Amino acid sequence: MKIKSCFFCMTGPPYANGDIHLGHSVNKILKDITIKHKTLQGFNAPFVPGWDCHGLPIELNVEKKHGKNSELVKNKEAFQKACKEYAESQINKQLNDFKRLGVLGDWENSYKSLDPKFEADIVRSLGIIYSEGYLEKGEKPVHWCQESGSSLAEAEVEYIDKTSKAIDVAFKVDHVSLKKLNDIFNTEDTDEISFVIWTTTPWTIPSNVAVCINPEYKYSLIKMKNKFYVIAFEMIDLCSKRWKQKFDVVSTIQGEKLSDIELIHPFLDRKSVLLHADHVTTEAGTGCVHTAPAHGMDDYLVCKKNNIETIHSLNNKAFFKDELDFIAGLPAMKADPLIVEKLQEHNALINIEDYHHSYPHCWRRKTPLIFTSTPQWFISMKKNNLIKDALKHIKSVNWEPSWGLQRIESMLTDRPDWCISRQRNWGVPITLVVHKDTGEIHPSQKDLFEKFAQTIEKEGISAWDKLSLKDYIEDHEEYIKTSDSLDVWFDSGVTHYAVSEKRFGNNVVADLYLEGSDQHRGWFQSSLLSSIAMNKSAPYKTVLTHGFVVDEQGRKQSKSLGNVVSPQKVWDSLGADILRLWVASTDFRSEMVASDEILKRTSDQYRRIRNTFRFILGNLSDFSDKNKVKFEDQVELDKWIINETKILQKEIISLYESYSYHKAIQKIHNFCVNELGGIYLDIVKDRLYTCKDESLARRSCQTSLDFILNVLVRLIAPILSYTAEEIWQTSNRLNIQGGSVFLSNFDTSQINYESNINQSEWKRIFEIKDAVNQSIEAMRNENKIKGSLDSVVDIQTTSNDLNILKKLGEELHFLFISSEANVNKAKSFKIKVNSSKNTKCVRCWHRCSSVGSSKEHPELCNRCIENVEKNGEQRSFL
RNA sequence: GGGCCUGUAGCUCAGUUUUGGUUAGAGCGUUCGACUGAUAAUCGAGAGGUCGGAAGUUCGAGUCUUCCCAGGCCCA
Repeated sequence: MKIKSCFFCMTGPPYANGDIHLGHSVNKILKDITIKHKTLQGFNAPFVPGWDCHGLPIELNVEKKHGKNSELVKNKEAFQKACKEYAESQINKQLNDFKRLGVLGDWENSYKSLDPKFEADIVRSLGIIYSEGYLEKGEKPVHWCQESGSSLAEAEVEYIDKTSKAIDVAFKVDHVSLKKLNDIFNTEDTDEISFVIWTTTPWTIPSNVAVCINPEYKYSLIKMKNKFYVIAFEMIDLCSKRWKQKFDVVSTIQGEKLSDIELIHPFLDRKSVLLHADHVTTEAGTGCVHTAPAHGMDDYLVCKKNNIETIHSLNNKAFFKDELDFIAGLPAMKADPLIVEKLQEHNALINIEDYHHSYPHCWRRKTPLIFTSTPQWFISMKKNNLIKDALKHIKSVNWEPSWGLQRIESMLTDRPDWCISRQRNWGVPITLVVHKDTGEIHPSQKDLFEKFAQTIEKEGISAWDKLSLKDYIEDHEEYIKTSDSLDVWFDSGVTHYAVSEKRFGNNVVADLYLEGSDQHRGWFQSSLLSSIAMNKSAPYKTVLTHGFVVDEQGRKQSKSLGNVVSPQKVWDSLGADILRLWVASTDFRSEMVASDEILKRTSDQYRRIRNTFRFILGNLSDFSDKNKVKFEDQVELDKWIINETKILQKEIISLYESYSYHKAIQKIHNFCVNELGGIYLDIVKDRLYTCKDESLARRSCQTSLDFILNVLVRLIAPILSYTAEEIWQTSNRLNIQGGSVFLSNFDTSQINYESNINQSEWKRIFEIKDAVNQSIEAMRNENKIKGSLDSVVDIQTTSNDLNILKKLGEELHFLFISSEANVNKAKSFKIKVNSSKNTKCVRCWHRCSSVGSSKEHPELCNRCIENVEKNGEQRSFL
């Protein structure tokens, strides 16, 4: 038995929430076409579907279902159980819909990130990444609800109008920098200059460590009440208005020049450095931005980039620390008035006013949130050169389309460390054991990952909260378990380990990852980074991306625009194969347009292909293997179409191979229309209907039809799966070969094409047929004839054409489907069509002078009498 | 606002890179006609395009350059 080589397409898990939409369908169908094509090519191409099951959206749905403040939501274990049940119900729904698309896969053994086995493998993956030294402790600002003492995700934040105190605060320039600044502004020596910042959160001033300016703006030195200040040139009018002050502009320079300058905190004994940042805008404020990395994402990122340490004024419950005596113990916002007072005392407050804005609030309690940094776990991009290795490895991956490389490259280049911590309940726990005082990770953490994994594999993720450290370590009293859960991107990111490697063996690298182009930031990246960290190699050989579904105006589909095409509706009304055909006939590399008209056109295209099969099947009803005619004995036209079909197959396989499905199906369709409908099937009807059943003329034709059927049914199978399988089951010519078209392979064996009419001669013959068609049409328009069989065709042409056409001899008229055809030598090409004077034979519909010459068959021509009464006519060419 | 991508007949797509070069092609739809032995089919013929817009390079631009417009994905 032939050992099949393997083609493995790893599938990204859809999120287990909601009905599948057209985008899901596109993705699954594209994968299915690929896999079926590979299967027909003889590969072992398994498909393991899977689902992404943890994460916030499911939590939110369960909370909504049971009530945000319900007992179930408060009890973590019960909540996790409810989330699991919810996810499973969603999976069942989606699974049925995916099957309805005609997708072949191991649906019984799909992977789910909520399976304890999978969850344990996620823990193991993190264990490997930790062992390889990529894990790092850090911190990051998050939305924090002071009342509940917990962090909130973006989706749990509600923006509500609020009135805050907006203050303008002066930050004095340090005396060392002062001289420099005077030089920069080219001014007389001044003894004091301040940068002015504007903020709506006075309570964050104690955490200030920097002031940011935008190097692309101009900055001005202004003089106000004999004091000097720096603000952005563009903000002068606004500030003047806000502060209700007139001031002089002393000097203006490009922001870029302002570097290596240190400021002094208005009331704390601390430096504040001047930084360049492009998040600084001129929408509001002064063009100089107060920067507290503990309380702003931009602030945090810019400080991280400049290696400036975060200073925390708040403790881990978000109350002010004791060292700030005047506000010690206060919750963040309560400190606002005291801080304003303090600023006034230090002559640092330039202005204060009420400011109305939309502000984040807790969606449960409707109270204002603060933004504050909390400890988090990261996968470091720099440590161990993870990002460098990733950038190196992506170069040897085949990106399709090719710009995918550039895209992921630029995204990787400026990506921050991967924050894998989430303060959530429905997710795989970060099973770290840290020292209760120092926060140091336990020395035997490497081994603990595997031990915890084994427990979770038996009992699920809830085990983490229940397990007691004394069962795992000796010095358990000194240590605590961390409570963060893992970013869900980590779950799906490690499918190369939890699925590929676990099911198909070590060192399996997927041949293909095929997802929407948004995954350059998502799954392609999370998979790449975790795989590099774990295996030092990329998890894929080829990455193929498809675009998003849009409406006929090119707009994205959205409920509010009302332009959503539902896949359920399409398969209910038109059938799943129409949906598959739409996917296949659209160039998926850019946006994919779906609309009623397009689906209608798709159905038209489908019907032509289906009717072609219907005709072929109908004419093979009395045909079996014993009737097959040897290739060398076949009528020339029948040899020609076999050759054409072979050529088509080769082209289509190559188009499938390069994922050019839209070109493949277009070519198949054109073949049905042109080569088959317009030429072969039309010409061959005469033989099929009028020659003797058992005659070589008819059997030769059926042999070709049988060949076409076998090739075409396989060529359409990856795309029109339902139709191909229906054809296979219906046709006795096919179902004797095996249980399903998907268990068959392409026949790529060569034929020895020998003929006395070569390909270029055939090409010329059909060009002449086109010309004759036009002449016949002209006669029709003059009402001289009706059908083509009413005509007599006379061709005058040069010797070259003459030699070709003469080869067809007496059979030439079958080419034109005319009653007679003659060809004569002349200096130029000319076609004359006349109306036949002869009587129509009722059997073959040709007009022939022999009709009426027989007494037994007064309505038949001689040819038909031969076919009815005698041995049957001989046909060699057409 | 930034990065990447897309824009050719009513619709789906060729043609654009390696190589700028006759009148920009195909199928569907549409119009007209034929057939009634693929018939909720099939055959034949016709109409339909300032190649998103503008400028430039060139003897010559759908193709190269710049800018603009519309839209998509990912960020801010």
